[in-house]
Formats: sequence, C-alpha cells, structure tokens
Amino acid sequence: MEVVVTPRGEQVVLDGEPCGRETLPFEALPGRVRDLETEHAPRWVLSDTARVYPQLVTAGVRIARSHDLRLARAVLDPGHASDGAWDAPAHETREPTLLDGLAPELTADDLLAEHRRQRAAVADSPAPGRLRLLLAAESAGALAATEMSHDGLPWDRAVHDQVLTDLLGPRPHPGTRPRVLEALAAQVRDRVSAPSLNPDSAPELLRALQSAGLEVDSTRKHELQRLDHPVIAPLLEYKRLARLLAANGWTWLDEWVRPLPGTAADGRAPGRFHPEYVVSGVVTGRWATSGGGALQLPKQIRRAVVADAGWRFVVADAAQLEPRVLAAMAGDEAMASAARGSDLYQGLVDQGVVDTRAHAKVAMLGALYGSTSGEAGRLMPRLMRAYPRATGVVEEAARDGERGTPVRTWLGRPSPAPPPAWHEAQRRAGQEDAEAGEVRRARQAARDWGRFTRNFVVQGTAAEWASCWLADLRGRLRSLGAGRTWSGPDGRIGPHLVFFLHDEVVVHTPADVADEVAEAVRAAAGTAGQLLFGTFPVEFPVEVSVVETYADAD
DNA sequence: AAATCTAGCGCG
DNA sequence: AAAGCGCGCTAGATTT
Repeated sequence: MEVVVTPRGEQVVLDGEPCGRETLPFEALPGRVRDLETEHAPRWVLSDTARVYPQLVTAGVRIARSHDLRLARAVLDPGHASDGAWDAPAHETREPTLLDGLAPELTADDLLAEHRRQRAAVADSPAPGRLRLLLAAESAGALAATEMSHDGLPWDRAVHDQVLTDLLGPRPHPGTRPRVLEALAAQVRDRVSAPSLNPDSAPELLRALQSAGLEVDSTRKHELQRLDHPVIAPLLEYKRLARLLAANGWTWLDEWVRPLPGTAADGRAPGRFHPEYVVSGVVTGRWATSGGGALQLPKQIRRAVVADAGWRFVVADAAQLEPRVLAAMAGDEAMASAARGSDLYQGLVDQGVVDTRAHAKVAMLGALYGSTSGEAGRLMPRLMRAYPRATGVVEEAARDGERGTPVRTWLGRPSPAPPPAWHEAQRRAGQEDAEAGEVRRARQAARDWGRFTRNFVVQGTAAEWASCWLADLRGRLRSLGAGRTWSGPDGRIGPHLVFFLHDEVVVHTPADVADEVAEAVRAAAGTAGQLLFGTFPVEFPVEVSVVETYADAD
C-alpha cells in the first residue's frame, strides 16, 4: 500500500491505496496521516521528506515507512537530479513550512509519474535489489533525520558555560577576549617581540614568526609543532582555545541551544541542540548538517551533552568501519579473517602483514585515501601482497577515476563526473603540441580524481552500511517504545535517536531500558551487514557504552 | 558596506 | 616530482 503526498497551494493531495485520490486542506494532513498510518501503515511516497515531514512530526505524527522521491532521483538520475522542480531546497534561516519551496507546479500526477519512472529504472538496473535497499535506507534515514532535528540533542547550558569558564575565564564583554586568551596573546606578543600583534590574523602572525627567526611558511599547527621556540607552546594553546571560543563558545550556545521550557528546577539548565541534517548532503552519500556545525562537535564540549534525569545515552560506534566494508565488498577472505576480532589493525599485525598496529593503521588509511609517499607508501606493497582483492578494489576505482570513468558504491550510488574543465585539461594534454606544464597539470588532476573515486567507493559504501544500521535501529526503537510512556520531557516518544555521525549513533533512552537499547544497536549492526553483504563472513563490531554524558563515551 | 575568498581546524 | 578522502564553520583578507 502506498500513498503519495502532494502539497499544492493550500491543499494536500493524497493518492494511492488505500485512500484513493483525496484532496484536503493542509491543516488536515497530520490527522489524516495518523489515521491511515494506524489502520494501514502504508508506504508514504514523499516528494521531499525534509519539506513535508517536519510538519507532521511537529503535529505529533510519525510514520514508519516512506520513499523519498527527491533522494531517489539523485541516485537514479544524478545528472538531472537538480533540475528545476526537483531542486534541493535552498538553505533557509527560518523553519520550513509545508508549502515552502515545494515546487507547487509538481502535481499528484507528476509525482506518480516520477514514482513509476523510478520503479522502472530500478527494475531495469543491473542490481535492482541493491538499489531498492539503498533507496529504502536513505528514505528511512530521512525520516530519522527529521525526527532527530525535531527532538534535538539534550544539552546542558550550565555545563557548557562551566567548561568554557574553566578553560577561558568568565564570559567577556562583547568585543573583548576572555581573560585566559588575552594572557596567552600577551605571552605570544612578548616572545616574538611584536607588541601589537593580533594572533588571530594569519598573515600578521606569519610575519611576526618569521621576523623572530622561525622558519615557517604557514601558521598551521602541524608546522608549528615541529619547531623548538618559547613562543610555540603559548601560541598552540592560544590557537586551541581561540578555536573553541569561535566555534563553540557562548555565542554558539546562545544561538543553537534552545532552553527546554519548564525543566530547570534541579539547578541544571537543560536544553536541546537542533541541527538540521542534510541526508546524503555529501557526494558519497554521507550526511551533512547545516547550522551549528553538528558534525564537528569538539570532544572538549561533549561534556555538555547530558541526558535528562533518569535517562541515559546509548552511544555506539562502528569500529574500523571503512576497512571492514572494503574487505566485504572485495570478498577478501584474508582481510575478513584479519577483521575477525574487534581490532582489525591488530589482526593485520597477527597475520604478519605489518609489524605494529600503528603501521597497520597508516597502511590501511593510505590504501583508502591513496597515499603514495612516506610510511604509507612504503607499506603499500605488503598490503597489496597480503590482500590483493581488497587493494584491487580501491586500485581499480582509482584507475577508473584517472580515466574519468564513473564508479559506483556497493549499492549502486554513482560518483559524479569530473567537471568540464577536467576533461578539457585531459584533452589538451593529449594533443601533440601540448606544453609540458599542461601535461603535468593534467596528470596531477587525473591522479587527484583517482584518489577521489578510490575513496568514494569505500566511504560511500560505509555510508550505505551506516544508513541501513540507522534505519533498522529506528525500527527497533519504535517497537521498543510502542505502547509505553516514560517519565521525563521526552516521555511521549520513549527511546529515540538524537545524533548520527557517519559511523556513530546516540540514542537518548530511559535508563531502565538502556540495556535493551544497547542490544538493539548491536542487532541492527548485524542486520546491516547481512543486508549489504549477505553471508560473507565479515564482522561489524560496534562499541557501545551507556553513559550520562556524551563525553564519557570515549 | 556587502559579498566573496582563504587559511585554518574541528569532526568522521 | 608529487606527496591521504570527505565535510562546515569562523575570522580575517580581499574584492566589488
């Protein structure tokens, strides 16, 4: 049973089984969806989850299954995905409404036709089952993303303020540096004899360092770390704290964490951080976020992520996901067997491929990213000898990329084509009268694109595993919470996802079912592995902890 | 003054 | 000789 939801003007058209074509005022949508969901649990075919679903969730209506036409279109027809009416919504500063940007020219018939086209495209593809899985997982992910944005990540404003105060000193007046930062700046100025230096200005800082006799040509942390000079320690500390202040300081707190109404009685200052997730916002299929830098929450500040009283976080991350995914997609039994334990890198050492765990990690990441120099480059031949199938997969993807040939993830997401300028550069370099510089630059560009496609197949397939994990977990949590109510501000919804970070999930849950949630997280990981790779014997262990603050998960 | 670019750093 | 992937965000620098 499927129902297509088409908001138009001030109305909503529902079309499909079991309701037939039905036009109703959009205020009536949540109630009607709730009724149909309860009675028939249809698959909801949505033009764009990010546009339609927030209205439902805000009205207290959540659905189990969906198909997101916009996300599917981007996978099935990448060249035309951003055409006209199907454009991804431009970023907006206010909350989207049901009617905003929904391309009102798209009628119910348009959506039904698009849906038919997509079904045919899937059926005609070389691997329909894989594509169906990808689209189902992405669509479920989009539901989870909307729900997570709505529910928010529990955030304790008082703890955040305390962390900042401990590290920086009390909150300063606008336009002035916090005490600790000002003291460090003074120390830096003193030690390079530059009394008016603004250490936030990279050019000024670079000139000052050079004048003081330091051999640097950038102000990057890694370059500074190599130097032995009294200014280095205070400067690195300054940069660390200045970064924290700029990215996640008091201004961020005020802008992004909304206080939770009526719950400040126990001396805490509970709130919620509501990032907007952009499903498949990264070319590889990973999620992006917009606003608040949710995917870059520094470890330092995770202490402020505090569960509600009587609730816990179940934090889980998939250990060494990308190498495991590579072993599975390559059908590399040897690498899968190295991955049998919980530490794949130690497995490489135990198989005698490399001598230390650190070398194993450098070599593995080098293979995934295309390192050719240094330690990684030296270790690569051993890796290729030990795991010819796994390394063969990424090498082939790299060769394809260098030729400009698209590659695909395991479930079938295509990589983008290189830009026109890239093709043009390759064409010119191939001509007889090409200049040496042109040829060199074209080769460079080809290798760069090869590293991109090399990583694309692995990062993209890992994102697919993670989508399946998230989607299956969402279903399990819905079952776990069904028919029960819980104490606390999120009591109505029970255990729920609050954060997703590439290979890591956080569930906010009543403490008494935290162990059940932990088990659900593990079980979902098992399901994800089977959905993608069937019976191929590669394990995807997840490290799970039950904590009161996110900072305790590491 | 506003818009756009760049360097740098946080995360995976 | 070059030299490891993908992002978002900020302040300062540069351009309009």
